[in-house]
Amino acid sequence: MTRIATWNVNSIKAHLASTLAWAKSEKPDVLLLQEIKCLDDGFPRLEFEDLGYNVETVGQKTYNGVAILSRHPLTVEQRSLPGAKDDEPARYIEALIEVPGEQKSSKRQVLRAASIYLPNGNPSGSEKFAYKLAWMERLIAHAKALLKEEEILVLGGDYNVCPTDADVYDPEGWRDDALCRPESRAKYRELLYLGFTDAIAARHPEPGNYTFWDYQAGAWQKNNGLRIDHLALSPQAADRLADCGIDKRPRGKEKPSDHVPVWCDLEL
DNA sequence: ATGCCCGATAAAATCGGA
Repeated sequence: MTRIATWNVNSIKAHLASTLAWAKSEKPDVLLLQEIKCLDDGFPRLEFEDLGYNVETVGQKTYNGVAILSRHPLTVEQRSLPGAKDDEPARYIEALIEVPGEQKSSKRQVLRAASIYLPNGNPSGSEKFAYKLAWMERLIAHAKALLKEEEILVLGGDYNVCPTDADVYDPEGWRDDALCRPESRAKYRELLYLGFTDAIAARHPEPGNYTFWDYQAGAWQKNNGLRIDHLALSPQAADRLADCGIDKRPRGKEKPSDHVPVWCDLEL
């Protein structure tokens, strides 16, 4: 079994202890991180290597930044989403991971995984919103090309999209937010309709499975959450989906990230 | 009601987040 998790950690330095503790207890084989908020040199690499992870980062000072941590050998395939300009923010990293067979006799398998930090896009109708939609267009184009490889592929990350009203605590109040706008949702559906499975939507379709709660106004205590962190599985990955979930526990601890980990177990 | 909180930067406000 191979466990893959995604987590927007909202600064790896500020939330290092809780991220290490979660990795140690839940033992994901692959951990996709977003908003590491540091340069490559600033990433606490040794601490994760001590837990048995290989570390690849696309860092940036102050904002953004993504990483792939893997217990198995990995090769970075992309450090930005194809079509990037030179000053592209650090929002995408993709790697090939060699997963050893479960038995000695079984063949090793290749997993492709990407850590995605999709632009927020607020306020709606702004240049930032147009950038978000253009970024999603590029993601769709790249995902379409990747699907042709027929690989076990997981596109995980903070998508900054609430797919449906069931994924928002107050759909009416969030109607005009960039995370809930019909344009954002349409692009997310367009991605899925290429042939991807939203793991949580497929296996836990009940409403209110949130992955983010704002720090403000007691959002966590009131369960005013959003589901915006997703694991999109290629058909070859979805066929192997054994289980998946959202681990809300870290949000209730001291000084948490405002997002929680989303994980899936694949039979490989 | 776009402020409440939080992190980074840098040295006190400001930006960005969602």
